[in-house]
Amino acid sequence: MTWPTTVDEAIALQEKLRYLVVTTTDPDLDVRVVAGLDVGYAADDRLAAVVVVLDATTLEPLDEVVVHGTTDFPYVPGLFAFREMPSLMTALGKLAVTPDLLVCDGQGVAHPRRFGLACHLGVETGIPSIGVAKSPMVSFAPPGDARGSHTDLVMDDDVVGRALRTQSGVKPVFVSVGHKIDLDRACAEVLRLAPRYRLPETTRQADQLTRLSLRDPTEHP
DNA sequence: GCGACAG
DNA sequence: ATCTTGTCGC
Repeated sequence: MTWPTTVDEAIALQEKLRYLVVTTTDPDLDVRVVAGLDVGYAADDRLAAVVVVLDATTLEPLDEVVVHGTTDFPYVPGLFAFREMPSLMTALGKLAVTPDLLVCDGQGVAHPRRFGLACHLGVETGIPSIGVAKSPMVSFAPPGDARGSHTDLVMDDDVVGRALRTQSGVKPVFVSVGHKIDLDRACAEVLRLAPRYRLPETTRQADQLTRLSLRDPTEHP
C-alpha cells in the first residue's frame, strides 16, 4: 500500500496495521538509550521534525536530528500521524545511534482505532515505542495527587492506557503502549524520564529544539 | 442525530 | 500546533 493521500486511505492503513501491534515486552529489553520525537509548525506550512536521543539513566543528550519539511496531510483528530510520520521517519534515519525506546508526543493504542502515532512509528521501525500525550482521547478519572498515581484509560471495556501523575500538583500525562512494550513498563519509563517536570525530558528537549530551529532556520538548515 | 476529538 | 513576557505561587 502506498502512503495515504486521503482520509479514507489513512483510516484503511491504520485498520490494517493495528493487528501488528505487540503489547508485551521482550524479557531482554534494556532501555539505555531513549529517543524523544516531536514536530513543530511555523505560521506557514513549514515544519521541523526533531528526534533527540538521551542516556536513559543520566538524561544527558547523546544525539539530535532536525528535519525541515512541509505538510501535505491536513490535521484530522485520529489521523495526525499522517502529518508527522514522513518527516519523523526521515529524522530517525539520520540518527547515529539506534534508540532502545521511542517516546512519542501523542497516543499509542489509546486511540479511536487503537493505532496512534506511537504505534505507527513502532511498527514501521520495529523499535519499542510508547505514546505520552498531553491530553486524552477518552474520558478519565483523575489520579491521586502523588507522583506515580494513575488511573486507567478505558475504551470498550479494555484498558488502553493510563492517566499518570508525573509530579504532584500538575495535570497528569496520558500514557499508552505504542509497540513491543507493556503498559506497566511504559509508565515506569515515563516516570524515570520525568524526575522534575510534568513531561518526560525526551519530549521537553525535542519540543524545545523544534521551536529553536523554526525561530533560527540558519542554526539548523 | 450531535458533539467531541492526540498535534 | 500556533499567537507569547512577565509574573504569581508552591
